[in-house]
Amino acid sequence: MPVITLPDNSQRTFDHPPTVQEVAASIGAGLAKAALAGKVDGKVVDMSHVIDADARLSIITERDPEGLEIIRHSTAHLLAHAVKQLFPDAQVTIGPVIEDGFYYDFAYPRGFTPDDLEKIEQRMNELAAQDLPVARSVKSRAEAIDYFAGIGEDYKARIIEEIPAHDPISLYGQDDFVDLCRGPHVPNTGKLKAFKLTKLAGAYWRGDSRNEMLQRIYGTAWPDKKALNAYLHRIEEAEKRDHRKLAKRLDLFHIQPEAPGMIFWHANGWTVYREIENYIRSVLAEHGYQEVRTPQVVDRSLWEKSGHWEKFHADMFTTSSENREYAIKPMNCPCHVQIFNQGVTSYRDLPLRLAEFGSCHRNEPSGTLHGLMRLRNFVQDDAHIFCSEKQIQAEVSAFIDLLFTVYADFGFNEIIIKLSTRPENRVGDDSAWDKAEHALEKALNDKNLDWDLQPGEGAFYGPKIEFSLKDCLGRIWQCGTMQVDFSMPGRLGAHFIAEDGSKQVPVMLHRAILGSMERFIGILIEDSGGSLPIWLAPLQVVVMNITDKQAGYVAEVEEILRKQRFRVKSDLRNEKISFKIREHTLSRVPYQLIIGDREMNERTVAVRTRTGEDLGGMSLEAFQKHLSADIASRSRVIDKESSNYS
RNA sequence: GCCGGAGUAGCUCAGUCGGUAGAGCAACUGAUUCGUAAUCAGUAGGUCGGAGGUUCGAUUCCUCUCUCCGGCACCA
Repeated sequence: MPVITLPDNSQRTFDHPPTVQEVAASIGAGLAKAALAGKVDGKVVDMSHVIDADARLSIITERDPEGLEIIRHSTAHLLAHAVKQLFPDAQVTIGPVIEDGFYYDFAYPRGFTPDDLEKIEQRMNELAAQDLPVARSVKSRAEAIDYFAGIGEDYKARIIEEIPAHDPISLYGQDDFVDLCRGPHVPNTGKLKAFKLTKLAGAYWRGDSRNEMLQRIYGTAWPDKKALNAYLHRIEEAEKRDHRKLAKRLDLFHIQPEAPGMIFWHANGWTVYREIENYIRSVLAEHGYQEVRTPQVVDRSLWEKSGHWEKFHADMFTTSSENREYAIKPMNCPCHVQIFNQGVTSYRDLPLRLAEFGSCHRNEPSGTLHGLMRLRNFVQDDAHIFCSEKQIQAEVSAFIDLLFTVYADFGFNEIIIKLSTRPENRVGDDSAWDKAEHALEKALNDKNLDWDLQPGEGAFYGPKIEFSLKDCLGRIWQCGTMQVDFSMPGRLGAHFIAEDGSKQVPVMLHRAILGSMERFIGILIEDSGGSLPIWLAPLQVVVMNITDKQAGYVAEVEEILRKQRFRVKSDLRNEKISFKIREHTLSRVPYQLIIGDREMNERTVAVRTRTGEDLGGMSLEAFQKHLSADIASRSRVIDKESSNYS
C-alpha cells in the first residue's frame, strides 16, 4: 500500500490507494477544507486524484501560487458555465489563466454587451454559491470528439482533433456543464469566492486575423474579497499614472484628430524631450558614434532596392510629385547606407557608427494607436553600425552594455529581453540568417542575461534582440533593439576594401537604445507618475512670495537661478502660500522656494520639495549647490505614493 | 484593420417620456496681503465630434463618418 511522504518528511500509510482528499482529511479537517489540489511528486493534481504508489505529497491551498492559478482557471470554467446557461447558442473555445486573472473566448453571433456581462457575473455568483462538485472524467479521443460535436461544440471538437492521439482526454463537469480541460480544478465551485468580470473584447480564433472573431470575456479572481479589492484598487491607482492623463495635467503634449498618431509637443513636454535627446547625444559622442541627418521623403526606387517597397509597402506613407513617386521614410537604414556609400572604402574605417534622431512615419493600423506608445510619426534614437563580420560580436556586446548603462540612468532595472528570429516574410538567404541569429544569441548568453525566444518575430531584414519595458498597467513595449543585417548593405551596393585588397560587403547592425523617443518618454512618465527626475523636469524650481512685499527679492532669486540655466519660474500671484504650494506640488515641481520677510531680510530661501519635505532655510548659494548636485546625479527624486492625483 | 465602448464649457463630469444645456475646478473682474496641499464674491464661457435623415422641433431617435478608450491581429 502506498506510503505518502508529506513536506515535513512525516509519512502516512493507507490500507488502500487514497485520494488526495483522503490524505488531507487524515492530516486535519481544517486543511481538508482549505485544500484546492495536491502536488504529487511535483505534479499538480485534483483532490480526487488517487495515489496508487509511494509518493511525496503537498496539499495546495489558496495561499500557494499554484492554488491561485487553479482558482483562476476554475473561475474561467465557471464563466463558461454561466455563459452556456444564459446563452445556450454560444460555443465555448478556450479559457486560459493570464496574469492576475483569466479570459474565456466564446463563439457567439452577436457581441456580448456590458449588460450581458453583469448578468453573467450574477449567474457565476449563483453557481458558486451552490457549491457544485467538480468532477473529472476521462474519454478516448473519438468519444470526446463525438461528445462535443454531439452537443454542438464544434470548436472543442476541433481542439481535441489536434491533441496527440495517445494523450487521454480529460473532461471536467459541474452541474450541466462539461468542458474539455487538462485541469486540475477546484473540487467544488464553492471555492470560488472572489472574482469579477473586467472587460469585453474581440479576439481572433487561434490568434489569426484570417479567422473569425470570437467574443472574449476577461476576468480576475482571488482567494478572497480583500485580495480582489486590493487588486482593483491597484489597477485604479495605476490608471492614474496613464501618460495621456498626466500629459493633460502637466501640459506636456496633445494629439488631435487632424493628425492621428502624431504629437503636438507643448513647451513642457518638449523640454523633457530635448533633455533626453541631448543626453543621448552625449552618450553617443562618448561611444564613437557620428550623428547624421537624412531626408524625410525619398524616391520609390531606393525603397525598391532596400526591399521596403516589397515587404513594408502597406506601412509606408507615399506621395508623388512631377511624375515621381516617393515614400516618407519609415526607417533610416537605407539613407544611412547612402552616406556610407559616399566615401568609406577601407576596412580601417570600420566599424562606422552613424546615428540619427530619425523622424519616421509608418502608416500603422488605426486600432493600434496608443498615446505616445504607438504612433504614426515617431523619432528613433537610431544608429547603424557598419562593420566586418569579425567585428559583430564585439559591437553587439558593447551595445548591450551601453544600453544597460543608459537605462540605469533613467532608473529602469526591470528590462525584458527577447530574441526574435527569422519571419516568413523576409529577405536574405538562410545561411545569413543562421549567422545573424547565432551572433545575437551568443551575445546574450555571454552576458548571462535572461531572455525569451520569439520565433518568427524578427524584422524582414534580420533577427533582433528586443529590450522592453512595462507601462503602468503592465503592458510590454519594445524600446531598445539590436538587429544584425547581412542583406541590406549588399542590396544597396555598400562595400569596403578588406586587408587583403578584396572588395567586401559590410554587415549592418541596426540598433536603438531608447527605441522611439516618444514611447520611451511615455514609459518614463508612467513610471514616474509624472514626477520626472529633476534633470528632466520641465520646471525645476518655483519661487513664491508670501505677500507683495517680497516680490522684488523673489524676482532677484529667479533671475540668479535663471542665469545659471536652471529651469525656474516665480509665482507672484496674490494667493495664499498654501494655495501656491498645493498647485506646484500637483504639477510636480521638484523644488519650491518660499520667500517671506524672514528670507528676504536674511537673503535666504526656504526650500520645500514636491514630496512635501521641508528642507528649511538656506542661503541661495547653498541651494544652488544642492540643486546642481541633484541634477548632475540624475538621481530620481520620485515619490510614487505622493504622485497620485485625486 | 477587426470586436466592444465612448465623444456635452479649457479640465472632470451631470443631463432617457425629443421642447434651442448644467455643476465643480480652471479663466476673467473685484475684495483680501494672508508663512508650507484649495480666501471670498461676481462675470464670462458650449453650432452637445462631424455630415445626413425622421420630426412642428434632435444633445436626446436612425444612418454614415471621424477620433479616442479597452482588447485582438500587427509593430518602435
